[in-house]
This record gives sequence, C-alpha cells and structure tokens, in this order.
Amino acid sequence: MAIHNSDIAEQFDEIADLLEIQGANAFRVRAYRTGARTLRDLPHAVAAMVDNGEDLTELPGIGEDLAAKIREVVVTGELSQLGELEREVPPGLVEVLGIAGLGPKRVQALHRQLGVDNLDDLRTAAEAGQIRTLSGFGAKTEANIRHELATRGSGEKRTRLRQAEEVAEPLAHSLRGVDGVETVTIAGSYRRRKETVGDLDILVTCRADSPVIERFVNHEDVRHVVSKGETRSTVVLRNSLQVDLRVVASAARGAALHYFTGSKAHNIHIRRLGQERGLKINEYGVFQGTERVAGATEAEVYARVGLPEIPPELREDRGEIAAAQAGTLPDLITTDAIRGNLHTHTTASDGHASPRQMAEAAREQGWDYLAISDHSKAVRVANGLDAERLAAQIDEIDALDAELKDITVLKACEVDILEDGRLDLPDAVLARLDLTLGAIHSHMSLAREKQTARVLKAMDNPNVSILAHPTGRKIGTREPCALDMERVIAHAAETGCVLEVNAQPDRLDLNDLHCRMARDAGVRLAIGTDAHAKHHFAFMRDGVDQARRGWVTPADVINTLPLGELRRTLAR
DNA sequence: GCCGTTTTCGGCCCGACTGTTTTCAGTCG
Repeated sequence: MAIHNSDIAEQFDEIADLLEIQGANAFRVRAYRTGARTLRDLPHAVAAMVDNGEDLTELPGIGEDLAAKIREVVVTGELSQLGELEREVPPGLVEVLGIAGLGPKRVQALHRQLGVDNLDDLRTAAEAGQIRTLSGFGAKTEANIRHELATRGSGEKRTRLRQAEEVAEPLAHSLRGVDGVETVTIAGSYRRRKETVGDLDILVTCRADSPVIERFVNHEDVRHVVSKGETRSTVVLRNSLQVDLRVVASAARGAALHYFTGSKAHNIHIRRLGQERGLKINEYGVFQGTERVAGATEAEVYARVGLPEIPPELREDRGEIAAAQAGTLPDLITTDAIRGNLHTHTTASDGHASPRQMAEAAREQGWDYLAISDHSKAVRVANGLDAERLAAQIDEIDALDAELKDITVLKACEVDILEDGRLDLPDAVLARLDLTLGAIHSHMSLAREKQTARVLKAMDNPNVSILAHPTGRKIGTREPCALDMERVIAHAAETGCVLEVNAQPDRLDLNDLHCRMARDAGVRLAIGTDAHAKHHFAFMRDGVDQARRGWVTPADVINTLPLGELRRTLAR
C-alpha cells in the first residue's frame, strides 16, 4: 500500500504528543512537529524519494534520525518507536493533553498522582474534587477542567474563512467605534487568507486610556471570557469561535501586526534572521540592545532583516523567505487582474438566474466575458442538459451575445466525467462550445489508481478545456477523492488542459499547495466562481485568495487574458 | 532532534496571562 506524506506526518505528531507527556526535551518534541509539517507541505510523495534513493536530509527539518524513520515507515509500513511509546504512555493521555489549560507537566502530575489515563478518569477525578488537592493545582484549575470537559466539542474545529468573516467583520467594526481606538485589524490565518481559521486574532491600536478591552469582553456575542489583561484578552463567542484581542501603541503596529499575522513558523524564521543580525524581534518592535530600531510598519520590520515586505498569504515558511532574499517573490494575482468568469450555472440546470441575468451581472462586475456552463445530463438532480437541450442553449447564447454590449457570453458546459473516463455528451456537440469544463460528480470513492486513470483519460479529450474542481472535496464535509495530483498536474502540463481553482468557499479546489504545484509545473489555471446565482460572483475573491496562497501570478491564470488570447489558449 | 558566514556542541522566538504561591511555573499563542 502506498504510504502518503500525511500518514507519516500523523505518526510524527503522535510521537511528539507522547514525548511531550513523557517530559522529553521540548526542542526534541518540536523537531517531530517540524518534520510532520515539512511532510504535509511537501508537493510530492516522500515515498517516491525513498524509492529513488534520494537524500531526505535535504528536506528542511529532516535530519539523519527522522530520515531513517521516514524510510522505516515507507519500507515496513510501521514506526517501531511509536509502538514503544504507546506501550509506555497511555494513549488516552493525548486527549487529556488536548484539554485547554493542561500541558505536559500537569498531565503527567494527573497521571502519576491520581492515575488518570484518559478523559473519563479525568472527569471522575474532577467530580470527586481530587484535582484541587494536588500541588500546583487549585479549586479554580479544577473548575476550569470541569468546564472544558462539559463544553468540549468533538475535537479541533476549524471554521471556513467565509463563515469567520461573517462574525469577524461586524466585531471589528464595533471595536472601531470604541473611544480612543485608532486601528482594528483582523490578523492571524484570517489575514493570511487560509481556507479555514481556528480562531480570530484581532489587533487594536489605541490611546492608552481606551476602554477597548472592557468593551470587547462585554460584547454581546461573547459567551465566555478566557483571559483578560492589560494588553490582551481571549474570549469564546456564542458560535464557539475563539477570539484573541491584542492591544499595542500605534508606534508598534507594524511589529505587532507581523507577530499577530504569523504564521508561527514564519515568525520564528524571521526572528532567527534577526538574531543573526544581533536584533531582537518581538511584538513591540525590532530592538538593537534596548533601542527600538523599527516597528511602526511591517515593511520596516522586514527591511531590518534585509527583506522586502512579504505578502501575508505567503507567510507559511514554505520558501517565501528564501525567495524574498533572492528577490524572486511572485507578483501575486489580484481580483483586479480578473477579466472574466468561466464557470457559471443558470436556471437551465441548477442555477437561479437566466443567462441574460447572469451576463448583465457579470458586466456590472466589470468583466469582459462570462461562460455559461450548465451541468450535463448525468447530474440528474441538477437537471443537467442532454445534447439536444445544450444545442438549443448554444443557439440561445449566440443570440444573447449578439445582442449584449460590453460583455461577451461564451458557450460552455460542465460536462460530467463518467466512471470510465468518457464524457457524458458526444464530442460533436461539445465541439460547438467555446470551452468545456470536465468534472466528477459521482463515483467519488473509486480507488486511487482507478480514479486517477479516469481523470487522466478525460483530460486526453481535446474538448476538455478545463478540469473543474479537480479533487471534489468540500471543506469540512467531504474528503478529496483519491487522486494522484502529481500525475494529474503532470498530465495537465503535457496536454495543455487547464486546472480550475474553484472559488466556492466550501470547495477552494485546487487547494493552496496544489496551486503551487501546478504553477511550478507551468500548468495554467482558471479561477471560476461556479456561480449558481448572481451574488456568487463575489466568490471570485475567495478563489483569488486561495491562488495567492499558492504563489499564483496573473500570468498563470487564463481568465486574466483578453478575450482574443483566451480563445487562442482554449483551442487545444 | 536539528543545525552551522562566531559552529559538530550548545544553542534552539518571545512575551502575556492565570493560578498558586509569596516569586514563579505552566500554558498558550
């Protein structure tokens, strides 16, 4: 069985958890977590590197030891160290470690002194009032543990960026109205435009006497105040989203914004660069000795370590710092560069507006062209078009296009890729279209080899201009189908088939890493809203954000092209 | 456990808040 990078990463993370509970050296624990992250970020299978005899220690954060462990997993399918650790440490303690407020030291104390092996034991001990008797614990700690146990959801939950935005923007807006507040910025993974956020990080600059923290913890959406100090506070909102507020003086805004935007890995890397130059970097500024030498803007902070400002979307420590040093940071795509939308639906299938309404709305967006791409007949629930209905729609769109000024309506179809890789409509009718999007909507759970072969075969059909939402994932609800994306991307590079970055907020498919892989392979992308209604055109921004996280430039995206060039590109 | 333009040993980003203890350890981001 093929070993995926994520399989090994999970084992490294579990080792890190168990070592932490054992009280191992914190830097050793960190090394396993760094190794896990390296594997998750890797754009190709580490198993293939092992098979080819490549040197794994070339990978960042992978030394001789972890390289040997990766080889062990790839060759034997198992990691003996993990098995040994699981015999030494009750695995149930990993969940106990997940309780907020409990770290390795306390988990160890609970285990040794009260025999706590899992969450059930913890609950029993808390209810019996035993925890408060331990040294270093008290009544409040015990009450907090009981509260955590009572309110704990099912594991770690992340919120889709769009959903977070619905809460975050009004909250930020209300803070802007507080007396003495100068700026309010939502930082963290939200600012990096990550597809999901674990919590919200809000940075405020204000006068020293501003009551902003008081107003924050008393906001109507706040359910629970976790902590509240002079310069920071953490709350949980009624919708269970955690929000961290940080207050600094405006002279430190840049340094604080950098610190609070992250990612953690990026920050650590930047601070290390500072150290090498004899500088200390924290959220208050860049310091040479006790003198603050920068901090008002992020650009200043970067300049002090010899770098141009790095866009937030790239701050993941995935090579952006080396690129900044080399002067090769990508000129990231923006929504302004988008000239049209190549994936939309109408009432002919499962959309909510007519082609004319969609086209007029697209014109209002300032776009030059819009492709009407309804489903094909295999998607019965969406009232997909058969060849006859599509032929009629082609005539209808020709007439509409002739009539409308300042917008070109393109004839398209989101044609189903059948289980065997053939298309749902005959080539003869597809040949009449300006473009065809091939997509999978059924048989999502085929085995990897079969699924990959199916998609590659569809890409071989020259009528398929774009492979739409390639992996079929829905964030938080449906896993991507088993697809060898390395081969799909390589095939796209060979055939000239374009890959879609589907901009629906719950799809964002390709994801950021796939965007980066495609870009690096010279594959062209299309950012499509998959709009089923006019207001879905707003999703274009979500798709652009995802593409930016994938280092994508305007030149990588076909719907930045003027119409004439677009047509030439689509003719495979 | 990783890593190296002060290196193969001795470092490893840096600070806020809480609770318990009375000067600070533990946890978190």
